[in-house]
Amino acid sequence: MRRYFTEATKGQKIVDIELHDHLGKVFKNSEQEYREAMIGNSFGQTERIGKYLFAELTSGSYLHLHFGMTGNLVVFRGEELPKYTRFVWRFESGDKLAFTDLRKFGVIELVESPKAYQNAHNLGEDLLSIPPKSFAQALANKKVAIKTALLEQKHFAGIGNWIADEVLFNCGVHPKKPCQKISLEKLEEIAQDAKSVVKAAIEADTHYGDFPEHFFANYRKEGILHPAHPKSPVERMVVGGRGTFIVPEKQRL
DNA sequence: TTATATGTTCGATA
DNA sequence: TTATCGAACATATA
Repeated sequence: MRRYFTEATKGQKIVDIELHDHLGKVFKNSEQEYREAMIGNSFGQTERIGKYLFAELTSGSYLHLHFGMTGNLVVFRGEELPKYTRFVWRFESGDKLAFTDLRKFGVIELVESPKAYQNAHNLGEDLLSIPPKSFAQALANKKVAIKTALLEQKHFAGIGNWIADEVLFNCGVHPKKPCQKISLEKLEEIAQDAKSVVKAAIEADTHYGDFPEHFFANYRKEGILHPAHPKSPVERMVVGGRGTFIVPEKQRL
């Protein structure tokens, strides 16, 4: 998303914006505020902290984007809006960029700076930059289920629902296992694995169809048989309010 | 009709 | 006070 946004906005002067979410909570600012911050300006550096994207504006402030579960970016030129368009940037070149979001869990918001946002929202540092030892230390002695802890964005940011399942499968850890019952060594292993999963997913542009064949995400469905575990069909449960898939034979409590 | 889905927040409860 | 839990949000699809 960051790469797409950066590519789409590079050197582009914003001449107009459109809001298309009448009641939604996608917008955190008034149309007036968006206009003042963006029109006549362009985007500079972009920064990502986990699932939170920040783009610097030449006006000095930052635009923060979060894609929720169904948010997306679409470059287009014609008159017809992409489906579920919530926000449009129109550039001097004639290019347009749409923020689409079916479920409207996404966020488009003007903020002072990524740092300020991170502090105000108790957001951890990005998963890819946290040392595995710090990762392990952050979870050690917690009573919560490991999966729930992985999904919190305050210790380190970037792990979402399918990635948590992917990592716990790889490491052979049951998602309901309390953090405090997992050794520091194992937690470090989880950290390492999480990083490599995120890197591989980014390599594939986080496009499901392009994930490596061996990814557990490809078998993340109740009753499916993972090739390495032909006798232990994938089981579904709920952990931390989220659908969770495991191979029982490999992930025991 | 019911359950589920790449996520976060907020009020209630422990 | 702090940690944890669960509902809520909005919409489509199976």
